[in-house]
Amino acid sequence: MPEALEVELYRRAAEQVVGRTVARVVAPDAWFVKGGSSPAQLRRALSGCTVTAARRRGKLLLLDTDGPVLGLRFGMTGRLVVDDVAAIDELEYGSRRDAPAWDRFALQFAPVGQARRRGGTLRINDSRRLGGVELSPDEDALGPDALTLSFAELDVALAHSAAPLKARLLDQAHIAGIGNLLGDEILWRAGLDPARAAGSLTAVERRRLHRNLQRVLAELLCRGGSHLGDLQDQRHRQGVCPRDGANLLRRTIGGRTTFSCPAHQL
DNA sequence: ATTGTGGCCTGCCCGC
DNA sequence: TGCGGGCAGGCCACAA
Repeated sequence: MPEALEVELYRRAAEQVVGRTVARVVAPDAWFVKGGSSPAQLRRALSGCTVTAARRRGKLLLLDTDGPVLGLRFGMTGRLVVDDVAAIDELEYGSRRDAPAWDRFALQFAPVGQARRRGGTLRINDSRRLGGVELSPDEDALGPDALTLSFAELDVALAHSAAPLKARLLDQAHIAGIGNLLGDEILWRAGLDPARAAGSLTAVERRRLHRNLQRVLAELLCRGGSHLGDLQDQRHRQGVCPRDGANLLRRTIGGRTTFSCPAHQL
């Protein structure tokens, strides 16, 4: 499912539309338009606007224009398709099909230049409709981005919290971008029990967490997805720890299915 | 404010 | 072969 890494790949794909002008906004699904706007309002606000940048904060993709900012969320099964090329071919838990009925939102761009070549499109194909688009989303409702999280920022995010460590890592208001799979991988590598109170970590443990968090994000971005971690293959009921062979623990923490190793995650 | 819970959405997979 | 139930989790509303 799209976590910060997938959305970063989406952002890179979206950079291809920087400089293009919106000719038509296709928003067939009112449910998919968030923030109290209607599809008609979205169309009016964006038609004729030129895209000036593609940014990302956590799992939120932001298209800057010479008009309003457009925010795109992908939920669990949303894929970004630019000029009919999917930015990621395979999504964990998502279908590999690109059914036209699942196109929930699209920008069609105006043709450029005298060659009259097609202006191209940017669209979200989302079977589950858990994503959405929003005009001028509140970016500051999100914490600092996980991919560039400093140690000081991690410190602030964890300090004085009684919530389970994993729940805090996944809390987008405190750290933006970590989802369930990345959370499990990071804590498994850092050797930290996801159920421990976030504020209970020693300075040494917080350092270790920060180091592993950075490494996991960098490595898995290179590998190409949140589902390509070393723990992933064992995230099932009979799974064993790839490091020491112990039977993995399967629990619900912070409302999410959580796998951890009772032998080395302390 | 913090923390936890339930519901939303729907394709897919398993067991019968 | 078809059917029903459970599962996946990002996000939001709501409760205490």
